[in-house]
Amino acid sequence: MQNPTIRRPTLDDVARHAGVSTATVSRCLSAPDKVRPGLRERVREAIRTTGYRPHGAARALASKRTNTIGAVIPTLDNAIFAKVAQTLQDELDARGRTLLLASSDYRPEREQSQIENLIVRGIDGLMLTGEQRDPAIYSLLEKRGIRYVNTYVHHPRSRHPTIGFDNVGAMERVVGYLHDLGHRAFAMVGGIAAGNDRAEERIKGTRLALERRALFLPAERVLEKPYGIDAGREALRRLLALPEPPTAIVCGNDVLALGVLLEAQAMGLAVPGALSITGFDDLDLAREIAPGLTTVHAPLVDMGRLAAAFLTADQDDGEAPNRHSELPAELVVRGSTGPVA
Amino acid sequence: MQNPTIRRPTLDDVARHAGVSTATVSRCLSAPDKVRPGLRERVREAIRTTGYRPHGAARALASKRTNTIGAVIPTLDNAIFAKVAQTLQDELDARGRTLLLASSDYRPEREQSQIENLIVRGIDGLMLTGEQRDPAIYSLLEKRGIRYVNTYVHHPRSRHPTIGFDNVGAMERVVGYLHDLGHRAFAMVGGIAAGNDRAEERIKGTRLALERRALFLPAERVLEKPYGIDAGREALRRLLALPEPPTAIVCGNDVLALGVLLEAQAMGLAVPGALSITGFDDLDLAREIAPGLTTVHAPLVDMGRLAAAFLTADQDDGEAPNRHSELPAELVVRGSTGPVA
DNA sequence: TTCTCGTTTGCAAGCGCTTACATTTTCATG
DNA sequence: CATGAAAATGTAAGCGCTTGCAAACGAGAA
Repeated sequence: MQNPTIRRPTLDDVARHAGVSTATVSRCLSAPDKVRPGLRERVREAIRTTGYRPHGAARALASKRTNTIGAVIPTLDNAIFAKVAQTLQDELDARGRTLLLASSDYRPEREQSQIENLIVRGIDGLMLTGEQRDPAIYSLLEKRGIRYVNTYVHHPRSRHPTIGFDNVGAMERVVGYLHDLGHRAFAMVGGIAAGNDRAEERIKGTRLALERRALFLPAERVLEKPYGIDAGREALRRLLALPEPPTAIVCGNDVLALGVLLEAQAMGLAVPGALSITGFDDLDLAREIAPGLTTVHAPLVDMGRLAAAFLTADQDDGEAPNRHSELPAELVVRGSTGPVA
Repeated sequence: MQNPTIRRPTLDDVARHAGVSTATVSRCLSAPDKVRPGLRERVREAIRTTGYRPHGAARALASKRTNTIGAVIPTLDNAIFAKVAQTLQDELDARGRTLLLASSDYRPEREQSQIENLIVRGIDGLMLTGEQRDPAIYSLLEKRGIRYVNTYVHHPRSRHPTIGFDNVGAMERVVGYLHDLGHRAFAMVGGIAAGNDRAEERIKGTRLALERRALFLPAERVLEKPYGIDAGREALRRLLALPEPPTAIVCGNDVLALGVLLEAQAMGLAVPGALSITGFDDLDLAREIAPGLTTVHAPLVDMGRLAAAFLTADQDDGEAPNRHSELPAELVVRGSTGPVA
């Protein structure tokens, strides 16, 4: 793609212009206080007149640092990952690092190849989504000495660092709240659990919370659906066809919940009069829709911030950062839930 | 971040293991058909046993190609950019390229620094959003021989390549449709036009289309709002306070339109009975909400696909791709618009 | 003035790979 | 079996930068 006849100015050109060695120019760029002010200015001037820009690959090769942090998320086409990616990028930017972003489309083998790709490309640290993956990946990262962190989960006893929240505990709060309102007929509409430990934990958490209250969630009352409003709509139709339809539907994310809500409204079913609905994530829309969606607030911005801090922390200066950070995932009660009829 | 005591296996290690020269190993990786099958297998085996992974920076330095394409979008925190980024990434991936994504937060000076950053990092091509920017950026890209393309716009006579749609023409269709329904009292709620030529073109297009029909859009009937549902809600309140409230509100994007719609519903204003609303982009939600949102479909997936093809097209083999691709941006009529009362 | 020591600058050896060119091998053909 | 061209492989020169080390310099102390 690059036209080979075009020669970019190099350090040598700048050095010649300023009448110094390349070492001095290099130091002007990466450690300006090691160069006498007068000389420094002369070099700066030469850089300006030649239009010099450093060559990242050469720099990385010589210094063994890329100043690049990788991240693999399931997809950008989902607000919660996009938001974290955006935050991560802003934070890394402020620290002079670049984010190299990849997506796995929720496919484990694709995640693996994307991680390998990032390693080949050169990264100093890596943010991953969830914890469940081939142990070979973890050992490769360790062998390379690449710091990594698993996000969207909190597993305090895991040997892998995590920054996130307790998915199981959050569902306990959701179910507790609905149970207190008198609900006994529950159903769950979750994301596809295979290869997605967050979705799995939310389903498990719901099930556990119900069992703790002597309620049982049979298989036909747990639907795993792909991410999408239409999937939520279809889920509601299936659940209403059951012999004993639920009075409360717990969803694994806000988009599915929104689908359930819109379909309920389209069918003329009163929410929360005849049906209570909860989501997870707390998208902007959850607050704006009528009725407002009761949901669990996912601390996306804080997660991005902490991940950036963790992955860029200099192990020489200061303490090593916490290996496990738990962020609160609080229940936000709005209008889509109410006492059982 | 990388632990310096860890030595990664290099080409040399593989070569020694296989009893060949580094050149042969290199060829096995980038042009396997130039190596005899027997040897090739031996080298593959050596790669496997040593756990060798190529070193991207060294490769880039020696070959003068990075196989990386850059993209600068305003923000990931907006479905339309996230969707294009996702498509671009998938397409590039299929072509063995990596996407290096950056965001400008809608700030021109930040866009410029992000572009410089990408150039330093090494890219073979660059996708940009819109066309309006400092000419110095374009000349830098040309000087470096980096192919680039402006998206979300279609400017057939521009000297810069564009892949996108005609924002002005789309608004002509929106206004024409509403005018045919009998509307004469219009208002526009657009994005912030400063530094955003797409938002600007949509406002201009609306204004032109109205003037063509002998209608005039005074300043107090054009609101520029940041991206957000709440901004749309507030806009509606402002417009309803006017002496002669609009019967049709044209919005610059679906999120603002959704805010207008939700606020209208909250105020008990019938849509489309008392007020018609249109959006732009055609998010999933536009189809699912009740009433469905009349909007302009933005061809995001095709734009991502074409951009990937344009930026990776090999100028040696085959034709140079079109410098200007126009994609259709069609009006999608749904329930949020109707004849004037 | 001379000597010391800390600071500033230059020298030059790589970092790990690709690739032009030289050399060797292979193999169809005479 | 010799021959030559084509195919396969090796040699080694960089790609543009960083950085350890040596050299030069400067400022105070003796």
